[in-house]
Amino acid sequence: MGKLPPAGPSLYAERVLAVVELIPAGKVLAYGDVAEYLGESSARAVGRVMFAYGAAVPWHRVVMASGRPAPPKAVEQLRRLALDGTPLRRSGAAVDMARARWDGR
DNA sequence: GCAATGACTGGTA
DNA sequence: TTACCAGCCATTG
Repeated sequence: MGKLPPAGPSLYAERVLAVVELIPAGKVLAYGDVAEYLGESSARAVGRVMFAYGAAVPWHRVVMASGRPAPPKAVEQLRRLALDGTPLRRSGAAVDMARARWDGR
């Protein structure tokens, strides 16, 4: 239906949140990957959206390109990733991007 | 319309 | 391995 855009999050934010919701358990995506998936190329903009509306989506499945979780929620995020069965590195402080990176399929 | 902000990224040391 | 720098872009005041 031709509904108007929501009052809260902007169109850009909604697209980012939509992609994050598509990430299956046990898989993760980097901020830059989310942007690329949308045809955009600004990881910072994605990070800003997560800071503002991340609470509405499985934000714990979005990590930095290095596989390390976001600073403010690193502990909480790492714990949720482990519960999802996400392959972590031996250090246990980061995600094994080589295996956990979602290919979008 | 401008300047500041932020959960980023890649390169260099 | 960690630490710092400059570039990047959407959102906000």
